[in-house]
Amino acid sequence: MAEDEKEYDFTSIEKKWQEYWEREKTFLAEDQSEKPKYYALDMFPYPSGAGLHIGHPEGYVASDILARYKKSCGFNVLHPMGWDAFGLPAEQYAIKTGTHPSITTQTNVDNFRRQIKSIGFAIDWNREINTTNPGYYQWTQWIFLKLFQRGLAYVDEKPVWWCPNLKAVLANEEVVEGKSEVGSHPVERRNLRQVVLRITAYAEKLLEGLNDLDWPDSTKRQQKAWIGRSEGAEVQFQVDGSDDKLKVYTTRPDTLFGATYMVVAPEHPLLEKLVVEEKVEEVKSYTETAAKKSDLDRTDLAKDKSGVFTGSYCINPINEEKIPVWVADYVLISYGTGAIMAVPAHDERDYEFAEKFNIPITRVITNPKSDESKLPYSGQGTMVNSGEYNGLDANDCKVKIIADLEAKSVGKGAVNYKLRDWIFSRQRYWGEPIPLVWVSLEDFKKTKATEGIIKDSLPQEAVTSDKDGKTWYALPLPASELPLKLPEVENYQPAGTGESPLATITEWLDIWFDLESGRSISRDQPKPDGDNWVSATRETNTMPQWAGSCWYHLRYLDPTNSENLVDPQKEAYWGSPDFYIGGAEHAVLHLLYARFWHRFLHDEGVLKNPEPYKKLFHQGLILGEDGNKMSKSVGNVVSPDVVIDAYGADSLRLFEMFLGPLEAVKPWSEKGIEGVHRFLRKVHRECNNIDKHKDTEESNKETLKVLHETILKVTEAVEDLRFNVAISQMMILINHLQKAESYSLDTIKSLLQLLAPFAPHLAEELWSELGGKPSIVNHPWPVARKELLVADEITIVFQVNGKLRGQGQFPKDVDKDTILSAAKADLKVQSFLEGKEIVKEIYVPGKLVNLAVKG
RNA sequence: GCCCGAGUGGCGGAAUUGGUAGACGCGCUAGAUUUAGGAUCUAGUAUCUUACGGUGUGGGGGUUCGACUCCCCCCUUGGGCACCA
Repeated sequence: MAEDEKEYDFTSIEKKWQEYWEREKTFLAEDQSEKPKYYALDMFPYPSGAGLHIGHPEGYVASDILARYKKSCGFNVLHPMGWDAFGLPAEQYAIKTGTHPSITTQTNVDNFRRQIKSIGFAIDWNREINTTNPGYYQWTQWIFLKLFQRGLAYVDEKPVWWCPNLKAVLANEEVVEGKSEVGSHPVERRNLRQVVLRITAYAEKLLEGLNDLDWPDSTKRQQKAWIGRSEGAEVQFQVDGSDDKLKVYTTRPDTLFGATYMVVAPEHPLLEKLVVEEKVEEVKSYTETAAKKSDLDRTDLAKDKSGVFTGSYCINPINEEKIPVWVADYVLISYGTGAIMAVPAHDERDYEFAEKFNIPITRVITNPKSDESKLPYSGQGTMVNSGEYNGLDANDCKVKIIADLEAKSVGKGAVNYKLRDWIFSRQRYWGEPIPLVWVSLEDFKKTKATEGIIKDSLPQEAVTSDKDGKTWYALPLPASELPLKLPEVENYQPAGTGESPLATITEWLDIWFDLESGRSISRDQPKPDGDNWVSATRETNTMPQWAGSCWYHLRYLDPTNSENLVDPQKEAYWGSPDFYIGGAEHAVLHLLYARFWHRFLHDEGVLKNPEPYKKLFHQGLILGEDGNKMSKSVGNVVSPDVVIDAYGADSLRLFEMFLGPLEAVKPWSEKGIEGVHRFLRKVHRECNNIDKHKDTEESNKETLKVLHETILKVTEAVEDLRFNVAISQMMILINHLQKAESYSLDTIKSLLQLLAPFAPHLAEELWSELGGKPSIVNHPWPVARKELLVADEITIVFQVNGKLRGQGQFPKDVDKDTILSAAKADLKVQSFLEGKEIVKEIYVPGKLVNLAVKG
């Protein structure tokens, strides 16, 4: 290295500019502005104890590039950051060490913030949010109360993982291979009281809303499949010799004549009445076995059908035929009506079952094109063995049968969804308390008779729950009593009864509650005067981690508002994020739940927009250098801190984008980051090479062309999120400048502007060294002059039969005939034409000629 | 099993609507500079062939003057769903 050459001292450069941006408030977003807005949103992280890993910055860098680019383009940009900080790990750590989760969370947040700041993002830190702050979760609770008021929350027994040894409910991720993660104890499915949100009421809206979203197709498909809409019919079958009717759902009412048996799920309410006396024992043992099977077992045995004949028969409403009713666990109580008509000829599962148990198989549809003998056949075709419907097309038959069933009042067209209601409660400490209290029937009636905020906030239908042989009634807290804060506890262990640790804190749990105002005090205290004070018990469940992340994109718009979730004017200005980036693992849960809440708040008139995230992108996973997923146990984890120490934040940012397409899964490479680091050093060196800089306008035609090609390509690539291509193009430009004897100062300054979103610290430093006024993002983005990209001379390629045989230079306005004769005159081309006949001459203007020859 | 996505040099990857395959980076080879190393620079680098030329984008077929790109079948691989009636 030459003595006089300045070192690229990234450590001090990056520190300097991070301080500058903070001091000058460069990235503060204005709430009302004449400028158009641009809102770039990242899926906010869970601040784990492990700190940031190399995958986090990938998405953040992408959104940051857009944020900085848009700022240069004149937009009022919002790029915020926050913490999704409720969750299991902090609670587990608390159980182990007794450290309050808020302390653990604070430490982790501080570490995450430090790490994120060290990468130099254009974040407005004044808008930082944390889902565990009472000022935040107050509004999470507020939204819950709205849902409650509209009848979209209820309480029901739902199966959860229960570990008898730990006396605790376990989350799915705490169950590993059928054993508890902690201690490897056996676990079982057990029904426990849960608060449930009626997301199914929004199934249709959530499905339809997908059409308007600019999301990856695969994510839309996943949500669509998750909602699982199907159209068909509900048909009633009379139970033979009884007044009972068995209702089934089918998507193929056209195959009704082919129904040769029926199946009810083991949990079906009618089953007990259906079983004839001599079958009782057999059915009982079968349903008991089925109940013990976990979901996993049932899937493992997917191929092996089992079942028992109940001894009862039903009457097929279309042809009065008597068909047997079976019980089998391949029918699920949770879908449709929990009972099916089985058509073995046209359904694979029914076919398998019928084969195994020797049940007749009747074909009712033929396909003229396929093999008659091959069953089951689930396609379309012409009706046979179907009485008056014979000869009809199956699709027409479907419509006609539904109409006929409706006319006879034994069936109707119906729509079904796979989507289930959302279990919204956790038996945990570290989550938002659910702002409900439970009272007796008597006090509930009294509430309904007492004018006040509580009465006005009740749902039409009372939410009840049975406990200790008594029915309890849910009352909401009024908004004025929010936030309902988490109480301090001695011990973070679950209560042991399947309830959360909150159930053990009697001074918090047991309260006097004012039916009129919703105020409460602990039952430790004497009962206040007044008839409206009643004895009540708080809900002990807390909300799932999803709750806080369902609406956080709104809170960034107005993070400290204590009167409103978000000021309507601010919501109107910022609208929904223009860009949302995060991992594909959230394709259904978070992204569906957030859509549900957002749509609900829109229906309530709280929000202007129905959908939360109009444009969504998933960054691909970054693998370890060995091509495996990064994991502590494999030892291939790369820490951003280490990379920043060795190469600087700019190199880290640049390399994460240079690795490959943003959406692709791609391995990390130590050598690769050296490559982009070398590129930055080259830029640094060229900027310091002031002897090469000229104060005049760029006059070198070739340099002008490369520069404007670069401006054009980088701009297009940034808009299309093809950041790897943008970086390649900047490399081409710097390589060109390096070889040039001299170039205009403006040329290299333009390059710095293009580079600024990617490597902001270095760009700011060199920009100011070259006399530019900071910050570089406040200078308008360069505009490509396309007229410079048209060369005076063009190269035309000569092909014979599509193979490259030569080329020639021509003036840009050359005509076809000149090129054709030049091509034919080319010696090499001639050698391939010899003795052959030209059958076709193709000319692609500006590109090539192709001579098709024969013989 | 079903539904998507992806297969291009030694490696990561380029190649808007079908039109010069391998940009850019890594690695490697040789050279320059240097006491040496590092750093930097120059040249080369798909493959077979001494050359002419041939072959090449997972495999096989097809459409076309022309296919990484479009169509059909298959293989590999990543992801999602999983008895949904």
